[in-house]
Amino acid sequence: MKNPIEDLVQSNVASQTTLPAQQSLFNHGDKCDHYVIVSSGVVRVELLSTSGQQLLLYRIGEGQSCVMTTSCLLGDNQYFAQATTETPVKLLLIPREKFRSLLIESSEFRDFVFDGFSERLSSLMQRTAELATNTVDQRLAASLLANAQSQGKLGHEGNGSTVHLTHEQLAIEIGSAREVVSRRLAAFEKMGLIKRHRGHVEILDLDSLAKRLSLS
Amino acid sequence: MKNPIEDLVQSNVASQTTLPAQQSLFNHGDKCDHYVIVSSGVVRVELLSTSGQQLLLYRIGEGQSCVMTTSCLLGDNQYFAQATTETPVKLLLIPREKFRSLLIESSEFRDFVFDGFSERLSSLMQRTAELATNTVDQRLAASLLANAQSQGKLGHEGNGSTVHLTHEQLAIEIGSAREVVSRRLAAFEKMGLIKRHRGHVEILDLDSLAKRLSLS
DNA sequence: CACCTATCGGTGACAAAGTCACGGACATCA
DNA sequence: TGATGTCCGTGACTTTGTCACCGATAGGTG
Repeated sequence: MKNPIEDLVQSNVASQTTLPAQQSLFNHGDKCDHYVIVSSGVVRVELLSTSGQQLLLYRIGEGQSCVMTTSCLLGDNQYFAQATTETPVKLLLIPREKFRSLLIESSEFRDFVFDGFSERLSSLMQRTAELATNTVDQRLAASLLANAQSQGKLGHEGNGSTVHLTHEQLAIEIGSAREVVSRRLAAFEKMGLIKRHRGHVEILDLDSLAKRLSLS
Repeated sequence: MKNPIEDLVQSNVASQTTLPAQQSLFNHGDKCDHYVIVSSGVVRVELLSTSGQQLLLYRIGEGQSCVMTTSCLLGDNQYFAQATTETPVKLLLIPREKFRSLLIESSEFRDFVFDGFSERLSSLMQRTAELATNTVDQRLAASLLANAQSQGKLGHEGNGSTVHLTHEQLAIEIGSAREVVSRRLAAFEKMGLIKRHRGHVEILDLDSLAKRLSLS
């Protein structure tokens, strides 16, 4: 899918920026004056509660734009969450006025914006639904599977994988607490599904882990 | 705020319908082929989990449109929640093709759609945040206050009010379970904040109830 | 009125999840 | 070889959700 944004860069309508990892993009209460597209890297968007705990809303990956930014631009209000780069990131920025006029003039641009918007909104609600209805075990198993990177070492393993996340990170991922993740992982290990290590989790049995998604 | 939709009815672009209360508007998986505006009454939109429990996402009141409908129309995908009328409802409907062309042609219509969209999205995320970070007590107190209808009887009461909701309804409202609501209400009563009745809750002390929003 | 039935609410017992407060293990770097 | 920071394990406790069941009440209907 070729995106119409490339052309905009050529014609100097959109500007480019590069940011290092762990950099703040916007915070709760900030004014929103640019449409943002991530052209490489990953940005995470999370709510920060008054008590300081954070809840991951969604990630923005390559070629995607930010629902909240779009929403704020369209509705003319402020950010009510915060965004941080997880990796080094390249961004395309379009000033708000330009964004508005492009929306009207270019049907290509319009489609790009709305498709992305709608898709992100769906996945956001999807996530909400999962948080509200699935158990910690289910979400944890799902997260492990989603983040599993199969061991490249050729030759000697069937279905082993590794997840390079700390318990803390997994907890944020699934909207729970570190201690809970620790305990559930211990249980998973006792069942022979995984093996715990410092800083990463080794998956021993992908299939059985997948089964935990459905049952209880 | 005059909305541009009125004119559309005159010109037969939008059609009108009336529905009784407790009527289904759309279900998970339905195709979405009309832009919808509620011109009177209230519609509730909720997720239905596999296990049958429901989570209230938001309500659509007079003059408002439905985020999910807008999203589905723009992004061309299906509903992933269900909507039911809470009261008798009057609706304005605009067929999807007409909706798309109006978006392009009329800046007035565009502003109406996007403002509503953005506003609804904000409140949806707001709700998610509150569900995730506030305790049941806080949410319950907030819900009671939000639904309090001051006793119209002139003359003899200071700050009493009544909430005409069952425990079941309150539970859905705050994303909890009936039993929990029952117990917390019992606790509130013991503190002298409310008085329980069948089918409604009498608020005795609005101020103290409001205080429960902040502490613990 | 007497009865039936559906809804509403109360409660005990237990399970799941979150919170608090530690302490220990490991890695990195001066 | 400490010294520090991150990561993880765990006990104790609280909060919330779930299951099962029963009693109370309102609103019909014969």
